[in-house]
Amino acid sequence: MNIIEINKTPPTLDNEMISGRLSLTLKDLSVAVADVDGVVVEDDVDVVAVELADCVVVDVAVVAVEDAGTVVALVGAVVVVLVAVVVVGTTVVEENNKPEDIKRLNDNNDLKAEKKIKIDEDSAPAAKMSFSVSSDSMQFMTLCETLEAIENTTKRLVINDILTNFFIKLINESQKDLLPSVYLSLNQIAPTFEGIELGIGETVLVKAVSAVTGRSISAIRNDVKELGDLGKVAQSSKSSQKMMYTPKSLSIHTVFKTFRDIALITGKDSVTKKVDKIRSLLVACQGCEVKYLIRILEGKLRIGLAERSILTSLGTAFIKAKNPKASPEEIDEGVETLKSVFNEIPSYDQIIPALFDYGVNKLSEHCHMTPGIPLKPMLAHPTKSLTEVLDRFEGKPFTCEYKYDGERAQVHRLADGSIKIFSRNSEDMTDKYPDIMEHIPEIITDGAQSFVIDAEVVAFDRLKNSILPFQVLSTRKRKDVNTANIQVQVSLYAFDLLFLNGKSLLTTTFRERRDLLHQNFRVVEGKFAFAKYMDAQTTEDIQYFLDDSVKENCEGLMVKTLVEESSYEPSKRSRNWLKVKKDYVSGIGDSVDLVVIGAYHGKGKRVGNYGGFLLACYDDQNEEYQTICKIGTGFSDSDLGEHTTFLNNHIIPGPKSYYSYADNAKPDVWFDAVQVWEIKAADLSISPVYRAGVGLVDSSKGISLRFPRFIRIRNDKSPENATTSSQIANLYQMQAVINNNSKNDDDLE
DNA sequence: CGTGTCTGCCC
DNA sequence: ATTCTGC
DNA sequence: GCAGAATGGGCAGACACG
Repeated sequence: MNIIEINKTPPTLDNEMISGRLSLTLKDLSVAVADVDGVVVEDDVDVVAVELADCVVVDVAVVAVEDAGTVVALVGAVVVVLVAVVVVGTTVVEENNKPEDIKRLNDNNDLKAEKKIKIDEDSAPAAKMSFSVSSDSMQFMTLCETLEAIENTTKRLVINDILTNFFIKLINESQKDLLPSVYLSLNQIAPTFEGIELGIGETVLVKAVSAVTGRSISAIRNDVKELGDLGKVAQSSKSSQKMMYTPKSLSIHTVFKTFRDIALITGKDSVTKKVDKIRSLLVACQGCEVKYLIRILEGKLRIGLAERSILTSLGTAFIKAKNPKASPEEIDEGVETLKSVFNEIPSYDQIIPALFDYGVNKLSEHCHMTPGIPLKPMLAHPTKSLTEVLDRFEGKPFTCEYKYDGERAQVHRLADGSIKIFSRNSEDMTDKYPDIMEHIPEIITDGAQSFVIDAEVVAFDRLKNSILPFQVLSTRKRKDVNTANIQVQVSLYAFDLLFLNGKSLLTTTFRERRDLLHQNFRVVEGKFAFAKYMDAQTTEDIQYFLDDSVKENCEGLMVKTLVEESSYEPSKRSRNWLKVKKDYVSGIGDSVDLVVIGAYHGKGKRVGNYGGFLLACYDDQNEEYQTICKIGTGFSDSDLGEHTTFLNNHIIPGPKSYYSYADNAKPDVWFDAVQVWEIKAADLSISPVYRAGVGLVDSSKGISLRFPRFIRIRNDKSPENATTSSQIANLYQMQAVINNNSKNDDDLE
């Protein structure tokens, strides 16, 4: 038996483990396979086959080989180790997998029970590659095993323990891997405000998985429908291949660095280049690494772990690493410190080095709110009624503000006078709003130097002096915006002041912050205003104010305490504000009755059920069903199961002739029009893809719903009695009329 | 160079 | 964005 | 009630493709 042994400078991914690449023709590969066959395979293996697509680009590692002359002969002095393309026997994954195949893969990911597979890591000499792995960076597998352990529980305390132990291990053994590990666990590669993006989505990942496994894109797509997770699909596809040798294990550092490299790739052929990078990682992945690599790239780990848990574990780990006997109180305090610091500076790039240097307890001395770095914005809790609001705020003094329908903006002015503007999710929007930057000198009074204000950017019609809908704002350019040529003008509606002249105001009361805001800024029509507010107490007053807010094109109200628990500290209670949306008051707040005509296979926790549905209204003029929106929220888990069971009895092979839909908005499965659902939505919009009321409001575009959610089944209604296209068109026009009326009101006042 | 698809990010 | 669910 | 994970419409920007 020949044993391929890799020795001497084993290729490492750190210096590009994939050290070269050869284009091999099909013929070359047959030769290679034949030769490999001779080397590795004995009588216990049926076939060695190669999955290939016409000409295959083979990732190669340059190695030295003992006693493998035939292989050496193949390409002369350079020996090709076929990593990804050589698969064994009947495990070659066929195109157009039969369901049984999928089931088999599902039932037994590693295929050890598969009778015909004789080569595995225990029995195949070639798989026992013995090169020493000496790397400074911790193995990616260690991270993946941690993620796997977390995925196997739903208990948050257990999750916290597992992650804490992993972080402690890193702190003790491999400090430089902590930051990359935190990023990988979060599916991030940099702080959001740095604007570095992978530019990788499901489509590209499917391509990469296809390239590595040799399976067709449609086969992979079909498996995703069944397994509900591309990571799982990739893992089961890949585990059915047996590699000629075990590739050098991936390090956390390598994976993270490759991700950053991917993010930097732009321009022509960038997608291909990105796929290549992902492929080289996938080739080196083993076991569950495949699943998590894919999921991290997808941005959905789906293991019950996100930012808050990571912060908890990170804080706990640093405290325990220093003092293993720390009391629960000490740990709690440290975790609170870390969370609060993180909310002021949401940048692990800054916090993790500071944790190493100063520890948790002194962290806030070194990391604190800084103009130029976005802080996490306060969010609001949705409430269903004004009584609910009064219940929550009881006797505390509170205030109501208009909730403007625009884009959240945190406007920073640094000590040097420069301006930065951040989005709700801490993206840097400075380049999108050069006009706001120019307005700053006009809107500040003499006292304001450095500051951070919290505000809403709203599209504004300067001729009519009125607010424009969100859909108008969304058409605004985002890059290379030139002040001289702005199509969508905006006005800023400020509602909070978080920092002023070198001083943080986070812990002061809202009443004080609001006073300071009004003292230091001034209204300039069409450019800057304060969010309209009323310090009301009675339900009646609030009801009137809510009605007014809607008449003036707002979404409803924000309700905030003025004194007690009114500090701006998202860490303590991330949703200490309340919002009351107009849905409960007017407009489309009443719901709409729509027909289910299609569905989409669920992913993640919805696997096995439909995860979303395609809805239509009824056009009684043309006697057809016109698509209006998809729906994916509002149903309980049991609702979903019942919908799936019921609708599976009404599947049709293709759309009815009387279904009107766009080609790029087709469901996975079509249904007969048999059931009507009550759907609630916030607004109606002109849609590029949906067909409801086409020709009634816009000659070529239909109407859709904003924020649709399922309310209940309407068994009392037949599909022909669903909401009609003309009713939808009327609702749209009423919405527009309300807007116009409010403008007139303003003009009259 | 125009159109379609994909992605990320607003809500 | 909205909504549901285990802890 | 938190934290997480399902899912919605629709836009600009970046590429791919013909």
